[in-house]
Amino acid sequence: MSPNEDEKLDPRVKRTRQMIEQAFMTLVIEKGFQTLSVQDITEKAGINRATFYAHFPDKYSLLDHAIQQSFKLEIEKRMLNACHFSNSNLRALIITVCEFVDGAHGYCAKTEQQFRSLVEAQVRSQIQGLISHWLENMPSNGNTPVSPERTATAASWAIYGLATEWSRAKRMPPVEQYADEVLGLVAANLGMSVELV
Amino acid sequence: MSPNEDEKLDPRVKRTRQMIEQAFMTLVIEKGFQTLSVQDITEKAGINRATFYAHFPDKYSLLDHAIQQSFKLEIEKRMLNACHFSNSNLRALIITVCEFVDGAHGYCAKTEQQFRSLVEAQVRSQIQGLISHWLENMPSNGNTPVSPERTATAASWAIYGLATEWSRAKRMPPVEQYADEVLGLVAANLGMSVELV
DNA sequence: CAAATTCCGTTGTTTAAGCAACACAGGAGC
DNA sequence: GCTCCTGTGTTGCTTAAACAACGGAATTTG
Repeated sequence: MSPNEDEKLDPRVKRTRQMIEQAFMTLVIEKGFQTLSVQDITEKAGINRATFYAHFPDKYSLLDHAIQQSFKLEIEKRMLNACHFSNSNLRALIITVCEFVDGAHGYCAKTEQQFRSLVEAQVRSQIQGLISHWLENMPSNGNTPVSPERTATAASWAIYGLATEWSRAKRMPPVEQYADEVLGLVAANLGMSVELV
Repeated sequence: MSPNEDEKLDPRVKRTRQMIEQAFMTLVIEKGFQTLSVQDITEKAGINRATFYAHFPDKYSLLDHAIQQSFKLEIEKRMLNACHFSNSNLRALIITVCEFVDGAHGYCAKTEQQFRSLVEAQVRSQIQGLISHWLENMPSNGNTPVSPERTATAASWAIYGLATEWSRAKRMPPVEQYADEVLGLVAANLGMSVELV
């Protein structure tokens, strides 16, 4: 359905991007994001510094891209992008976000606010897109008191917020249980525009 | 001392060669050498077929190069290239050759005669070079009835032949013991031009 | 046998990556 | 203050890799 982003692109650019991303991931874990220089990345990746700037405006943009990619990968791995709406898919989405946010916060020092807000922006945007997609493909969405866009906005913020809280609470209770507990909340949110299944 | 072959070469060619070699190694193990096409290699390596020919005339040349590299690596790993002659170094060399030849023969089907003769040529050439190097750096080599070159030739053939026999005999006796048993033979060979230590 | 594939080795052209140099913006330390 | 140093973006030019296409050799297939 999508243009299959990595279809047939010049092998050189595919390689270069991969090497940059790979080096970046490794280095962020090793020494954190703030203290990281573009030189460090290109050196580790074995490419020229000028080449980096041909692909990304700066290291912040790279971070943004990396977060986007890895969350997208997580979603695809759990096949949530290919499904329609259902309570079990919503539950799976909540679990995914919880685990991803928690993992991301594990990577960065507490001080790295830039890191956290980029994660938030990217992840929320993708949740919103996903839920919008679900809502569009609903059988009956004529009698909606609230537009699907706003519903998706509210739900995405809610899910992200709940995931953050779960992470701050040291992952208690276990994800599955937590997801069950909050599922009603979010479903109710979505219930503004669709009938629950 | 040597010009340090991989010093600072264009990163692109270093990468390309690595990818070719890597893909080649994998594929030779997977499906043998004869049935392997240049297309297979470039496809696996993720490079263009024309690029392959910018680096190697054909797949035979690549095989030659691969054997050369991996044997050289083995020699360097055991630091035999940096040493002078001694009985223990000669013993280590014999063991190295035995293990390498046996490993190489394990890779290829018995029918792949081309493979075996390239291994033989490359390995023998390097043994000969190494022994020549050892002989040159001997204290007294004035009273030699035979030239160092010929001595090295004979010794290299002898060592390679002994290694082949050991491999054919299913690696019996254990390498170390076998090396001890034949050490005298080869040392005597070298004794034509130098005093034994 | 003839037609069809498949792989080979090579070519001309386009594009991405390498490289060296630049001006500039913060610190660090004297 | 000042210089020294390190990192940042950006530039023109060079070089390696991608790509598409070719004719020809060798093999397969009908």
